[in-house]
Amino acid sequence: MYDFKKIEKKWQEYWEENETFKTDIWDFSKPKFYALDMFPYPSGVGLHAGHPEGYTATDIVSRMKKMQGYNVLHPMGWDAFGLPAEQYAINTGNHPEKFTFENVGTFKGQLKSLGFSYDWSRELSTTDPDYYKWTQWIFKKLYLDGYAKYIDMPVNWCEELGTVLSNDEVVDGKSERGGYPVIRKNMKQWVMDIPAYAEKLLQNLEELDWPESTKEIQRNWIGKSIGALVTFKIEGSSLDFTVFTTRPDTLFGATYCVLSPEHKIVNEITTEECKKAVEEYQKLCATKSELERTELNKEKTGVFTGAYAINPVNNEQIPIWISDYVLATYGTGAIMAVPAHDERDYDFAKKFNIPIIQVLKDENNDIDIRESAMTGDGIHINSGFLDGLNKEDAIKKMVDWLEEHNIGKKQINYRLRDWIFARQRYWGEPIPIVHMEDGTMAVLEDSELPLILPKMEDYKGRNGKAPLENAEEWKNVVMNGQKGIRETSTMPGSAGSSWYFLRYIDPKNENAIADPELLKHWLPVDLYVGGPEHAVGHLLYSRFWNEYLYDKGIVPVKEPFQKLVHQGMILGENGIKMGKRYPKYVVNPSDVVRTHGADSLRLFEMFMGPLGADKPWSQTGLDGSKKFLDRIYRIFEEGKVVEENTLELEKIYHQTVKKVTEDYETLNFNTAISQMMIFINAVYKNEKISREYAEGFVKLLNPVCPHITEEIWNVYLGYNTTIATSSWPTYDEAKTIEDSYEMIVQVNGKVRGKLVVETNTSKEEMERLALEIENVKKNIEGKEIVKMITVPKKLVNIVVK
RNA sequence: GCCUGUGUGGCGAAAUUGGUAGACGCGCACGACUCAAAAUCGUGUGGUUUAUAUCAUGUCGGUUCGAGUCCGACCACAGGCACCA
Repeated sequence: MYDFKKIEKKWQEYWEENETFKTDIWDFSKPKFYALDMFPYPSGVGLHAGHPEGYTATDIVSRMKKMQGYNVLHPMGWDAFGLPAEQYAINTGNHPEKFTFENVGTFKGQLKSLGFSYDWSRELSTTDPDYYKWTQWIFKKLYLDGYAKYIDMPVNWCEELGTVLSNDEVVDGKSERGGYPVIRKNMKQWVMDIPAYAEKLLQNLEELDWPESTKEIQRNWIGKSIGALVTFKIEGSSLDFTVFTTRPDTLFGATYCVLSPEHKIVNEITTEECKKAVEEYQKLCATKSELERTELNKEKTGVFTGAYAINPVNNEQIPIWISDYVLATYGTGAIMAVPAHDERDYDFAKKFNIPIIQVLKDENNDIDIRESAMTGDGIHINSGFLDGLNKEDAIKKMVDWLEEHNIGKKQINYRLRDWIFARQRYWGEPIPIVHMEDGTMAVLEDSELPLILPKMEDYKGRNGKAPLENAEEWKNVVMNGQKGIRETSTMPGSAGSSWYFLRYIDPKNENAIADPELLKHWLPVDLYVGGPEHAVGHLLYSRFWNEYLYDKGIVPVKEPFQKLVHQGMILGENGIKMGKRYPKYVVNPSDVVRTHGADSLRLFEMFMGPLGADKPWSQTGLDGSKKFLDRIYRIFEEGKVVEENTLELEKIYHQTVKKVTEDYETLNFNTAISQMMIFINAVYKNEKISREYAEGFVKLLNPVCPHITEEIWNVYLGYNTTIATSSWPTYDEAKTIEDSYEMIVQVNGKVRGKLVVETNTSKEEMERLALEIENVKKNIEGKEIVKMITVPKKLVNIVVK
């Protein structure tokens, strides 16, 4: 009987004792393969059903590659700093450190019970000072190069969490974790100048073997737009302001300008009569949260400043308004409004009765400018020197004209914002900066790293102050005879995860991130598997850091993750995302390991459907996977394996080796497994199997179900070394080809007959045989044969009239 | 609103460059074994129809000898962005 409990325990102990999966990192004699999982943050609830899915996928490839003779690096670690852990600790009255330590233990135990071939000697945690020493070291380099900046800026402030949040941590105006309200607020902040890398991050996407959808999300997030800056003078004043526009060609149609309410110049230009209204409007906008702003986005609001700008192309005076539909943080915080050719400007102009001047003619006459704006291409009218030109040519000509007259110039803008790099929280890497008494900042020496996070019993901040403010002894320092105070905010959760893939290569190195020679050999990551939810957070930040380290000559590759694959979500049996809403549909992997075994769980999760798709759980489907393993075990238990070679299963065996090998390579695990099922069905029909084929099959199954296959390899096939280091089975292409096939005969594309013929049957012979079939004769009777289409090894189609 | 992606039996899903739609599994039905049940091993299983035939891959149209696959329009669902000038 297949006793999975006993078998799984036995082989997990064996792998651990024999260090079966320990990577000899300096062995460069074999080709390398670096398979990486997105490391989990060890929450209090343990693994969920989705974790084993992605982890099994990389494990299958890793195990196959190892058997194919690759030197495989397949590590695991813990993304253990950050808000979720700290918040959970607060909610449960725990200390984050203790909590994290316990959870790592739980996670590790669970992962081991699933039989993943990780090299546990390379385990790392972002909370380990030996690790975050290097996170701080990278920060320091970025600081010295001007990419880490301390600036005054509007931020997403979450009162409940008592910290600022980055844009990707805010969803619909609420915090991603906990769903607490988030407001805008001006604060001194640490930020990373990721926009400086916008162009490189955008360009390099092209070369990556990533899902198109994820690349598209990153492209949109970076949000490149090409346009122009145009400077407007203010009537009766020496002041001016600059706008950014992607449509400089429509300048003749600009009938007003809009400044964001926060724009510096607003107070200077506002006339006495308008002052009161403007100030009230500014106040209103300042107190609006992000959520309120988006909710109000249907109806345009705004007030007139009383001032007029001069349109540089025709010297027309146009009114200057302020409105929150113009964002202070994008472009120049000011726009020229062309209501005829922009939806938003159109709505605004309609509401406030501002003139609308059409400057492009719609060639199809589909659009009536009295009804809606025309945003497409057309031929310029009412546009002076641009008349008769289309959009593209007019833009070019206008930019030339602006540059010639020193009024404007070509400009590229990115939507990508600074990466807010500090949290007013306890559970994170301390920022290695000291604010000196004289107002300057000092960064710690390398020898002073790591700057250890002080142990604090009371790690909750008070009155919106960072918790480390209360660590008096820790924060007050003397440097070079001068008093200073340490930076008390900590790094965000995404800091440690932005470079962990580098550290796995050399996790205990005390002198560098990792040995340069090792980095050169092992990078890039060959296969990276993780959830699609990290598309613009982790996956963009780590590309940025890697690109920066590449520029500094520390990392040898521009892009860290050559091939990226997302696993889908495992839904509840009800087809809905597993979670608190429907607790009875939540599947706990540890329960499944107990009732069905790790091999059954791994097999089932890989068989459910394509890796990337969301798939509902099925209890009976899981039972079915277990039955398949029972069925395999019985072949050996019941002595169906014969020593002598037989040809009976030759074809199907070679087909199976081919299909499974190719499908593992392309991550189509579901079809690989179905092919193995077909093979096992054939074995049952044949009632026996030769040792050669049995061994080959067990090897094919091993990456998916490592425990049962080790057991069979050892007990029934008599080997006393692990199957994990055996060599991958090969196939003979010639032996996969069937010697006969079912030829299809169609009349006018409809199937009218089937006939089994030899594979090498000639075209002529196929046609002759086709015409002899009774049902075919019946269907072409009395009709003229126009032509015959014959596809060798497939079909004959007779076209009749 | 814009950008991606997905729509195939009762269910999860297969299907090389366009070439037998539904592999494999679940479920269901029947048979063998059993006193019986479970387990196991077989057989069958898209709809209508007695076979023949015919209809069927979200909807409508097109290209083709032939369309799940290619083209056009639309619908539904999921994800992303959302006043980004």
